[in-house]
Amino acid sequence: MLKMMIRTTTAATSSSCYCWSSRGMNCLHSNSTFLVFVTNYFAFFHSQPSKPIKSTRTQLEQPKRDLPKITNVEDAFNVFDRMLQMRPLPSVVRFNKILGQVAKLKHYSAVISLYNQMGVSRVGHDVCTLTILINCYCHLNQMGFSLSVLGKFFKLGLEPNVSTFTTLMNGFLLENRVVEAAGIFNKMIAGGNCQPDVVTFGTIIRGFCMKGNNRAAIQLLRKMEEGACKPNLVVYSTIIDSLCKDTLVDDALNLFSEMMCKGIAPNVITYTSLIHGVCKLGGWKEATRLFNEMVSKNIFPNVCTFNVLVDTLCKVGMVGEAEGVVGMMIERDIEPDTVTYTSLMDGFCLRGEMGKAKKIFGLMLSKGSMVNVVSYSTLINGYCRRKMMDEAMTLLWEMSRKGLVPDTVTYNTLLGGYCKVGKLGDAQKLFSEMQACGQLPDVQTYAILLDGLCKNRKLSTAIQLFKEMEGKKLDADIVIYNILIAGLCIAEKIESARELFFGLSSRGLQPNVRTYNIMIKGLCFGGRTSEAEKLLIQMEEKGCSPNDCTYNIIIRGFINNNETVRVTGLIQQMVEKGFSADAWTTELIVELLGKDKVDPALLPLMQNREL
DNA sequence: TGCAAAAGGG
Repeated sequence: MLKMMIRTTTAATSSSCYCWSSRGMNCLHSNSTFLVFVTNYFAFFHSQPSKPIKSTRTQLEQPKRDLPKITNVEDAFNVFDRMLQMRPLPSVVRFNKILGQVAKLKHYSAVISLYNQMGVSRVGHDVCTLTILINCYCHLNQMGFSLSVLGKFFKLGLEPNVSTFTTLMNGFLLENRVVEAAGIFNKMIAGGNCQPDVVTFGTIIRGFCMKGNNRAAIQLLRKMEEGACKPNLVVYSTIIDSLCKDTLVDDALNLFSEMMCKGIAPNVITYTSLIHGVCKLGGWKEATRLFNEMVSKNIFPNVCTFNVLVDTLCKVGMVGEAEGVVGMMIERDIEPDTVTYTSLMDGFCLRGEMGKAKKIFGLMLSKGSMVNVVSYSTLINGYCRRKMMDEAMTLLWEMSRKGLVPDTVTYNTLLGGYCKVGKLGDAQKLFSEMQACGQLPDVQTYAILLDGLCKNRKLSTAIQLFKEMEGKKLDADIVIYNILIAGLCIAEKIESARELFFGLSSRGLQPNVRTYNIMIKGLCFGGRTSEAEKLLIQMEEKGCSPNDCTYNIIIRGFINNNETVRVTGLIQQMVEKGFSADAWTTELIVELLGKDKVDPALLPLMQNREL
């Protein structure tokens, strides 16, 4: 009964989060409601004794130990040195504890050098030591070394256990190698002597989620619920987060209430995922409800929770309000971090306010270690959007001088900028440079370059680049094909575009709305309007609904081909589906009306009435 | 003593 009640409640509230679809005043109103709420929350927080939860927790978590707590690498090295000088040598367990703590601080290379010192001083090692070592190599993207440590187990006659295998699986996931991780998992299930535990399940479920395979993740969750190894908070939260990322917020909320019915209490991470999910869809009311709910349960929002709010406000253009939230964070001793400031900076960049963006960047620079590759890339992206390539390139040099390594994303941003301003030579030069610096181009890099080449009518270079990409075994996705098909259409090679389009399924790809729109536009451009109309029907049949772009494209296509007879019917169809003509199409239709070519009764149906 | 979950840039 309770389960049903909660489900109903969730359904009711989550459906309300879809009520904002008209993004006008309503949305703004909800935004301010939300801000009022955040302000109230701070007032509530203010009335509480200062950080009540935190202080109790530190007391509770203080473990009994004779070694000082390690908070930095230097401490670790000192304690380690002292331990190495003790006679008799402390047990391997005590060394493991230090290694584990340093690993928790994410100083993976430090762990490896400490491990090497153990070797020199002839401290033995056990399964746990080697598992920590594997984990460190995994996080350093050195799977090869991880696997050679595994070899060491066998040489020393040690038997890897669940943790070892789970660590290895996680290592594969860090390299996006879900298949290999699943291989280990399946072997464990089949093997019998080393059964997966809840962490192993959580790891492979995360792998499925990474690949966007929520179904497989949920299937495994159901298996766990039936079996002996019950899912815990992490397992549920992993799937909830993945559903939120895929904007399946309703499913996420359902799983969330299901989890609570099983007596598993959510934490700040679960709530942050959900708030992020609903914010992405503009569900301010729902975000407020969740925020309210978590605070009422004494689960306090942290920097990440607030960063979600700051980022969302920035993305909808409400940077002023976002700044307000940051102000409140500071007031409440929640220290804004690099992510907070980078989001704000991005918000200003999106509005083209580069002066303000630069000011925040200056603030971050003055705070020392706050600036990272992402913050540089964000500012670079801002300059690229404004076509200020010199400023963008200056930042690239500046970051390199500071020892920050520009990554693929940084280069992609700059390549996009050069393509936008039509400087394809500079783009190509930078493309070679990034590879010389060891940054591997990804599918998006190729998409950016191909798009730039096609739009600048350099089709043969584009095709050459596409072949290069295939040679690198990068899997071309539908985006790449959309660019190529559009490029062929621009070059008036409609026949080749058709061939590529109809060959998509044989490459295991499904055309999306954009693909259809591109192809329909190309066919109209080539005067093949009846074929375009056939495609319009076909896309619907194949479960890919046309959007307002589709109709605008095809209507314009018919008008431009002087085939005005079919236009009236198409406009009717468009209006019936709730779409409207854009400014360009409307102009053409009004022009036709002047020539008595379409039914004047359709005029009031056009949305842009000012024309 | 070791292994899994949250937020930012194209």
